[in-house]
Amino acid sequence: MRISELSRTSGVPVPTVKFYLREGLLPPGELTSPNQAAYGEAHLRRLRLIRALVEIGGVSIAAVKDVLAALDDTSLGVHDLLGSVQYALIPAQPRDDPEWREAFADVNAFLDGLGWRVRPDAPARIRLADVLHALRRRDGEPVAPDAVFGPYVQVAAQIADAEIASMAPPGSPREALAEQVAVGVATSEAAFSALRALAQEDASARRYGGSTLESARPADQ
Amino acid sequence: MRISELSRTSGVPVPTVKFYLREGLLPPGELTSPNQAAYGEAHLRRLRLIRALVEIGGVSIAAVKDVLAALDDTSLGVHDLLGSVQYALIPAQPRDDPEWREAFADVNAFLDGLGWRVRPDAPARIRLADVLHALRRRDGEPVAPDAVFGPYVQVAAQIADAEIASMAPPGSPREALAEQVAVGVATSEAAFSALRALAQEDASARRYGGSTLESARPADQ
DNA sequence: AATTTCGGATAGTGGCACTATCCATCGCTG
DNA sequence: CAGCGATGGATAGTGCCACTATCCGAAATT
Repeated sequence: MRISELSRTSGVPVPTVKFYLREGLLPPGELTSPNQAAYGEAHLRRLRLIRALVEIGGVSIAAVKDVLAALDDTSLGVHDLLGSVQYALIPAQPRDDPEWREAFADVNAFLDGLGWRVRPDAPARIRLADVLHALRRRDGEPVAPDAVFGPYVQVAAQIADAEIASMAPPGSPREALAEQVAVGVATSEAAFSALRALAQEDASARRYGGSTLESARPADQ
Repeated sequence: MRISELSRTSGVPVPTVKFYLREGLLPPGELTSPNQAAYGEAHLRRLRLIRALVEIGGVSIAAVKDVLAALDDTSLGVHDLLGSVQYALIPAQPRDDPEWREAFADVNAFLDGLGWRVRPDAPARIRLADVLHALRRRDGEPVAPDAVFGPYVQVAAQIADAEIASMAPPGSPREALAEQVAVGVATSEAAFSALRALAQEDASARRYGGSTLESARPADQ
């Protein structure tokens, strides 16, 4: 298959495919002549994976590159692969602010208390510190991590367990697992977050009595 | 307080404060002379709110403007306010692709079955359709909404109920509620998503036996 | 033979969130 | 009350990102 067919089948414009080739997200096609190349099923699958990560997961091109590198690195176990996808999905960088450092320390202490096996450099720690820091700036001062995060811990663990359990068992062939993990992490995040928003809207409608506007419910048959 | 103090207290650079003033995210300070203005506590609070939405929620400046407009519109009830924050947090636009439309229709049917009171134009519906569409492109064809989203419904509802219940009761003064809702929606999303990632990492470590790399756990005391 | 398409390279675009520079006051300091 | 840094307001520029457009000479198709 040539580039135009690859483009047509995947729905990605030709210039964008070329861009991905340049960036190394897609391996080059097999050259049949100095200026003619053939692409296969593998290219198509990878292209779809890239789009899923970018469109569903909101992953940056640079981060997609990291994920793909992890995918291709057969020395990585499934656990590391999952980590690399997560880290790509959660861009975060620590700050210098002393107040932030305190929030970060509190978050880490809180997580230690949970006994979870989580890398010390997990970006999600940083995100939690951001949240705690922001809340503290607003509400005078106290705000313990436990008060903010506590209610979520059980539920998060429950969901995460179910998600991991739904993946192929440890012995499965790596190829089958790898992409499933990459797509799974990105999509489950998006799916749950959207469902949660909808459930919140429903709960809010029940508690606060729905919209006060006519125009806000234009076609609510 | 003048602009430099506003900047120092909030940690936002002066040029950025000026930018927000230009964009109408911050109301102008009270002019004490043709080129001298005074800012108050309200400006500081609003500035912090803007930063929380931008940094924690990842909301765009344009969307922040919408949220602030909803906040200032006293004719809006709490429910509508919550909606406007959510809609700002979830940028989404429908597509033309017929396959996508089918996924969208399936999502809507699925949601109808749940009986949730959700606006027909809720962007979260679009996000769900994106997810379903992406999954269908990957896995041959079937993929029912119920299979993908079903496991999350109960949990999402449970979390959302708890979050809404933790907010001030319907009769509370609007001012107190408004910002709480805006910040709450943005931060709880970030917090839960980060916790879920960590729980996933922990579950994956337990199931897949942790990292296969030395370097992946450099300081895992 | 004529037209289309190709791969590859280089350069350009549009959006976004700031950031820098100017300039004529302002107002506190010495 | 002179000097000097800060202020408000306006205009323009920056850096990043994810593409997108154009060009070219060489296939491939018609």
